[in-house]
Amino acid sequence: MTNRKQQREKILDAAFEVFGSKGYYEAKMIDIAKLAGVSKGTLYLYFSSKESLYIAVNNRSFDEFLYHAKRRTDECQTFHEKLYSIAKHHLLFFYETKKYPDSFWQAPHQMPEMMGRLHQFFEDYHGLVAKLIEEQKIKNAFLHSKAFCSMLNGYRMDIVSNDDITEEDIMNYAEFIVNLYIEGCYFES
Amino acid sequence: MTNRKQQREKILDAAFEVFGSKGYYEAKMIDIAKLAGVSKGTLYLYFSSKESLYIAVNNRSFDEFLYHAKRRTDECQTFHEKLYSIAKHHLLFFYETKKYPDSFWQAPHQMPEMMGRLHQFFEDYHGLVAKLIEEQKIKNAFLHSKAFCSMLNGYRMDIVSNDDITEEDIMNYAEFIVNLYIEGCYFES
Amino acid sequence: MTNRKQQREKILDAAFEVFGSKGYYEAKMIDIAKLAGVSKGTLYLYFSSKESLYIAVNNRSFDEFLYHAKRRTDECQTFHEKLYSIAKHHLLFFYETKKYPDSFWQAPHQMPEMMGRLHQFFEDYHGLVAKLIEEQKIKNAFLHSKAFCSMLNGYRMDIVSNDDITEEDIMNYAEFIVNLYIEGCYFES
Amino acid sequence: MTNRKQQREKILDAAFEVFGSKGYYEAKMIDIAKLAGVSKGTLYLYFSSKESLYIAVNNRSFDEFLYHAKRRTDECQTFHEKLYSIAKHHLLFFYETKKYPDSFWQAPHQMPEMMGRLHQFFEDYHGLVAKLIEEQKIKNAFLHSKAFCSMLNGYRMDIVSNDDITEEDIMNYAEFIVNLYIEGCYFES
DNA sequence: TATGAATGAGTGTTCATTCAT
DNA sequence: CATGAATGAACACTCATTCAT
Repeated sequence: MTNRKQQREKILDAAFEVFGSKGYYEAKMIDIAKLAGVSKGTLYLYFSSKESLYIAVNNRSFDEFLYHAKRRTDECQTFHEKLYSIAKHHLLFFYETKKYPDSFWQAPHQMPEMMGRLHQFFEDYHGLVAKLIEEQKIKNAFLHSKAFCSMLNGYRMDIVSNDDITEEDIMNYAEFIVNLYIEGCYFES
Repeated sequence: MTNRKQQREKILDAAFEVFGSKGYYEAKMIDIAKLAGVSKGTLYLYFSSKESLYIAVNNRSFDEFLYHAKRRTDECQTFHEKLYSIAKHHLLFFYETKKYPDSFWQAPHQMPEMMGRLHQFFEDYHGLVAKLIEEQKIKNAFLHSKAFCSMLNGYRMDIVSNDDITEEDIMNYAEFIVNLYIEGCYFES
Repeated sequence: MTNRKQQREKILDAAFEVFGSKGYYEAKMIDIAKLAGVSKGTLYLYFSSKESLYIAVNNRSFDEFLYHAKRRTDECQTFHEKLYSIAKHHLLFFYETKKYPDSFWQAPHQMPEMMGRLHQFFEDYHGLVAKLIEEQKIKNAFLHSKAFCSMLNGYRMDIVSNDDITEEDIMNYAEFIVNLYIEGCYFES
Repeated sequence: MTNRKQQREKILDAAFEVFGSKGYYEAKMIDIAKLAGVSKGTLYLYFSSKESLYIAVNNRSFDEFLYHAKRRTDECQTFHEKLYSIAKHHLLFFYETKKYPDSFWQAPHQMPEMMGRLHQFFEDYHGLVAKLIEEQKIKNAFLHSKAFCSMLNGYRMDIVSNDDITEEDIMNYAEFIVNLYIEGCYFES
């Protein structure tokens, strides 16, 4: 029944919000239930434990993130454009989820399954970017990819904590990072 | 009494290990006490709460990190050397604390004081690096600084989870990132 | 409709197995439903609660047990034969239900109705045996009856937990107890 | 410190009462704590779980029961006297703990450690009685022992549920069972 | 009649913190 | 100063029961 799917999504949405804004440990199952408009027991009809719900939430986000990242780069032509689309997508994700600063990209180290999944996500994401870089005949594409993505990550704290940042600022950031990556630190001189 | 100072340090050392390896929430006060060789009650003679102990641990690490970062760059002459010293120091810190993967650089968002202190640390650290960059007449030095430091952060997961990485690999990473930052992605071609 | 009767029996059979092997508290309604091949809701169409299902299961077992006990003694002639048929029947019941070691003969004291029913069962059973004893002009037949039946009960744990026991061993046990009861402890000398 | 021992005993006493009157599953840790005059948390300073508390309670009872059973038979001379002392002790135990009808002699089958301990208790108890019987050159002393003890068990329900029973009745019961065991069913004729 | 999704009261257990010694 | 026994609030999870379909 499609209803079951909908219910599951409703719970995942609520869990995304609560986990995202409070972090795993401060998030309470009862809060997720209330936000989803269901009872505590219902949560356990769809997910076997708090941990597995957390993992499911993250998995969904990972998949979505990668799906859109890929789709958008595919629509671009030049190397610069492709990197720019990655950067925009990455930073906009932070921007759009700024209310949920604890949403993934980090995981309790005591949760092996989650850590594994997180690694895999980064592997996939970096692999995606590495492919673009390889096409430029650049060596060590994976190292490059990590460096590039990490620069993007570095702006998360700004985006999350600075209320004045606009979508336009995000675009400028993205442009800046792409240029810096391609041309090196003297590019604006 | 210097004894009091020593006791405090012993507790901070233990707390660093336990918080660092388990994360804030999985770390138990009793474990810290045991590792420090004192009783649970004693912890509260030196720190008013788990949270304040956590903050103290991080503060000490921040200060130490910044102190050494500054000292080492001061010993260097060229821009390249200075950046390299930052990179080495940063990555070696990850390398030397790989047993404590949860040690700071991230904080529970529900802990405002800690978040503030974390912001300040990054501000200070980025400021330090920004000064080096500014000396090169590069504009937006703070943005550059964030980008540079973020690239370094990006290798943390590798360093922490890959047991085969040697100190030599760390040096190569550092060299790589400095070159990438200065010359841009085509630097090896 | 006979179908309703059949369904009820199917549920009672399943409940006998589950209550018998797990005990009242560890038995779950969902397990009973699954084993009976019906839904959880259906259970409540036939029995108003877990407790009443439990009582129904026990009642059925009590009735069956007494019915056969009576039938078999009626077929015997001598006192010895009659006691032997009781003993065999009693021990064989333990033997045949050894997979369900929690099946009744004991009840949660917090379940007054069940306790009452259990008392009644013992009253009936002891009454049955007491009648045989009275025919021998033995005084205090009810006391005798309790003593005799209790000896049989005492072998339950052996029968349930010892996998090597055969049906032949059961017969020997029965014979032993009858002799002991009739002749006293020196009967084999 | 002796205080720790006292506290432990206080908790065991409370647990004996609560487990004994409600049974394992209906007994609540909070009730035990209240009766012991401590907090719920304190229970866990002395026993790691509800189950281990339950086992500890039973172990204490087993040990005490066996200790006194042995001591009393040792004081007797003749076979009849020894059996009588066993019977009195056994039935008086039921009489004195009639307020705690769920107190041991039975255990949740889902609790392997407890079941094992229960088996061992019976082994020990039957062994004790078997030794007395063996001294009479009676064969299969262990079988006899089980039969004898089981007869005693059989009066538990009467003792527990019949408020009119006096200590004198208990003595008569004991005498009756010993005679029945030694002389067989026709002993009063 | 039959289903099974939904409920929510109930409980064992943990652990930061306190305080009498 | 130092201890560690005691506290009790807090929370994940279970499961008998209900009821809309």
